[in-house]
Amino acid sequence: MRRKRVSLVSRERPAKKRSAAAASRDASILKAALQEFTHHGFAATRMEDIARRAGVAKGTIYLRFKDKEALFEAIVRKEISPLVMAAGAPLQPGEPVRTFLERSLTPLVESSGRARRVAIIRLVIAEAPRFPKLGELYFRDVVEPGLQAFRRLARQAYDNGELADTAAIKYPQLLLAPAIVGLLWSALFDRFEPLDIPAMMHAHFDHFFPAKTMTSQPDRR
Amino acid sequence: MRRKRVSLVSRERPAKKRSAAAASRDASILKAALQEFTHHGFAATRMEDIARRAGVAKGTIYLRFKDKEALFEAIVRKEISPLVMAAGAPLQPGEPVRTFLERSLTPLVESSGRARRVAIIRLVIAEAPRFPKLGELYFRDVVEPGLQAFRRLARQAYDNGELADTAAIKYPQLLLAPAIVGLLWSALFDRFEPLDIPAMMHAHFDHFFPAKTMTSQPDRR
Amino acid sequence: MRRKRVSLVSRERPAKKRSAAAASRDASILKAALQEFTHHGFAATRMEDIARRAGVAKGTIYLRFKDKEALFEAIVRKEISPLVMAAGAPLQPGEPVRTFLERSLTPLVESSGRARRVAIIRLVIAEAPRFPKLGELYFRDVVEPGLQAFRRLARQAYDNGELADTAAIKYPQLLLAPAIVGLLWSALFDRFEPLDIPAMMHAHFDHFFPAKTMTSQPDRR
Amino acid sequence: MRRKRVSLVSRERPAKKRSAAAASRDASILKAALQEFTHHGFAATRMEDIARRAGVAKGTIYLRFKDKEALFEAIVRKEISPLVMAAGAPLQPGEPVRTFLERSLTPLVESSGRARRVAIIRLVIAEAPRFPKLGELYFRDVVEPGLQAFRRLARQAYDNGELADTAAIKYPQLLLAPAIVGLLWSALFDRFEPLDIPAMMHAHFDHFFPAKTMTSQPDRR
DNA sequence: TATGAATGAGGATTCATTCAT
DNA sequence: GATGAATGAATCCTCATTCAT
Repeated sequence: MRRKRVSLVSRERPAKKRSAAAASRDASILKAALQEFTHHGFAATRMEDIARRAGVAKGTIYLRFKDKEALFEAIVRKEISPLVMAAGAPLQPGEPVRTFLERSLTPLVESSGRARRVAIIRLVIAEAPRFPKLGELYFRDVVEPGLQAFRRLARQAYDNGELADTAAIKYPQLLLAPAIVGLLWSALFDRFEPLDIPAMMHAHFDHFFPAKTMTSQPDRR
Repeated sequence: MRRKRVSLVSRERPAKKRSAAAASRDASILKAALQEFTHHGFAATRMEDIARRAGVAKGTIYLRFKDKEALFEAIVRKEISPLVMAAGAPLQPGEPVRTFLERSLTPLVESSGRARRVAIIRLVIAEAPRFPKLGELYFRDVVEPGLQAFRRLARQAYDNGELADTAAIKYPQLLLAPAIVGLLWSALFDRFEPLDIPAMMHAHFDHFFPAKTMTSQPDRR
Repeated sequence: MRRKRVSLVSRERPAKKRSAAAASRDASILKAALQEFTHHGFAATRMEDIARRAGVAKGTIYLRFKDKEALFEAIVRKEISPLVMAAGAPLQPGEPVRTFLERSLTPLVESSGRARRVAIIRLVIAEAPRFPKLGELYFRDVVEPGLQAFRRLARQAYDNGELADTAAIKYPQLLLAPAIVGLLWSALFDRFEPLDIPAMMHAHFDHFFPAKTMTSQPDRR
Repeated sequence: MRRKRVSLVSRERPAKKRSAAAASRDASILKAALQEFTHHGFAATRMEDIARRAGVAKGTIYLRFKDKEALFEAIVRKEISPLVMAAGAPLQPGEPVRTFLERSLTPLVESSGRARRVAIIRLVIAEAPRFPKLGELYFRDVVEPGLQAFRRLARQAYDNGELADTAAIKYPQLLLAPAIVGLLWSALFDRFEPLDIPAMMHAHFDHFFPAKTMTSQPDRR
């Protein structure tokens, strides 16, 4: 009964030594942990539940992660990378900033990885004060670079006339605020009243970015 | 952390005739509990710490609240009321909606009760999935009424020409998004980079509310 | 089923507030712990076994002692005191030192508290290297004072002619060695070959203390 | 610490034909195990630490020894043999018993193997009650033969006039007591107060062996 | 009513032992 | 044979809850 759940996996690539099986094991632990932490929060999550969900024994987790906290941090780190990369994605040549924003933000709030994204955000909001490291990590690796990226975009938009003022340069958070609120809404209140996040964001940008049809952009100096 | 995850069904003990002393005791328990729950979250908060902070014995808490969950629910209920009332405050006759919004939202994000407000919001974000009743309660008593109030305001603003489109009627969340993001920012990242929330909200409204006639907004520079 | 085993005790002296019951509880915990530690050593002793033997719940032990180590140290401290006092007991006026030695050492190796005494000695021998504090404590509170006491006795015996040389002043350990070896023997090998410790000590002292009947004690200067 | 307390019944695996490499591997495992058991005692010693110290994998130990207990027993057996042999060394023709005693006991308490010797003694004292077989083994293979050897010596000494009484015949333990106490002292208290064991033993024998005739002990100064 | 000592179920972590490679 | 990743029973310690005083 020992190897039962593992046997499907442990043969996968004998060529790559342990690494293939080990990586897959790591991944399933991290995935299971994310789910459990998301459902129950850090303190109320039981290592045993993570292990069961990952299909490994309790002790196995401790082979990879020093303790519950290290596992928690590893999850956040892992989920963070894609965000950072998304934020730094390059503007297509000739593409309006607004188009780029909608194009790159929409996937963040759409189905596929949305739940996972909200999960991380909720975890950070919930646990950051208890784990200062976590807040620091998230700020340094996600928030700060993201903010800079959006500020850069705002500056471009201002320079090419898409934006009429410097608000988004001073407060890049404004560009994202509806997306964030939308994500949180979806996690908390969708069952009571669903929200069309992309549509809301679109409306938001309508206020931000004055209509292009006007030939004259009069008062810029 | 201990007792399995259970749904938020328990109620505060029915109050009969409480002396003033008893009421004050209740208040200090609730205050202490709010602080502890805020710092540590539901699961990681210890009843003993609440008791010590409230200056009562552990057993005393159980005279008033059936268990930890009942206490948690009582706190949320108590903190929710002021929010509801704020959201429903009346528009001064002749006052522009934008002015009203800034006048009524600014205090929410300013020092005095800000920390407490964020605390509750963070608690809801963190614990709602574990306590479905909590999410429901918060939606029914805070979010839904608040949303309706803002939608009403948006309609008035649209009717009287302050707003050029119906975005805020369809998505009243847009009016609040910067305030919410600002509050969360202040709790998580102020130590790394402070944020002037009222100024950000002001900039946000600048996009929402097109300047009507120049003459009618005399003093903006 | 809760209070069952306790009820016999918890009424004892309502006059003395908690102290009587609490002291008795402390005592039974310490007694149980000594027995368990003695049988199994520090590492192999289970807190649950101590609790069961003491007739209390696991958690109760932690109300009095920070952790297993603190409990262990408390035991040693408690058992140490009588030894120290015994070592410092006064010489009766006119009593020969040898008589005093046999009179005061014999009870240490005789039935009543012998097992307990060996238990402590064995624990110290076994665990001291792992708990430097323990060795220090035992040396400072038991060994060093005891050594001084025996050295003082040896000096008296030398001064009044009972001892012919200064060996016991330089090495007071010699006076005790047979008692210690006897105690250890009794714990380890009595079941194979019993040993009459007092008789052995008597023989030992016969070599130490030259017969008194000789009128001349020739060569002392 | 893990597996319940069990009696010391398991045997070392029957050796068939072992290569030199295998024998050396065995030796390094036993050596490493002795060190670890000595430092931490049986229960607190980790198989992994033994393996690391021996430079083999955890699983390798189990190829040679059924389990932790078998390994423990093998160590004791291995360390016991030299002691037995030492005890049985022959008296030089014409050599006084006292001379022989000091000559053969001194190396036991002197530097080279002292630490290892004390280690074994401490282990026996600490673990014998938990491993009755260990006590039996040690008594049968070390204590009992040693005792007989010393008794034989004592009888010789009595017969040839070196000893004036039969105490050492009845209690051969007396001959060894200072050596044993000295060894234990060195392990526990040397850091507080060093002890010259050979000198102490010498003083001890001075009481045991009355100077016969001055002329017959020419060379003592 | 208030207290806080006592309870004991619960959960994090360790480590002897196994077994697929 | 040798390895070391995986297992899961065992054990320390915590803390929500109870109840005698």
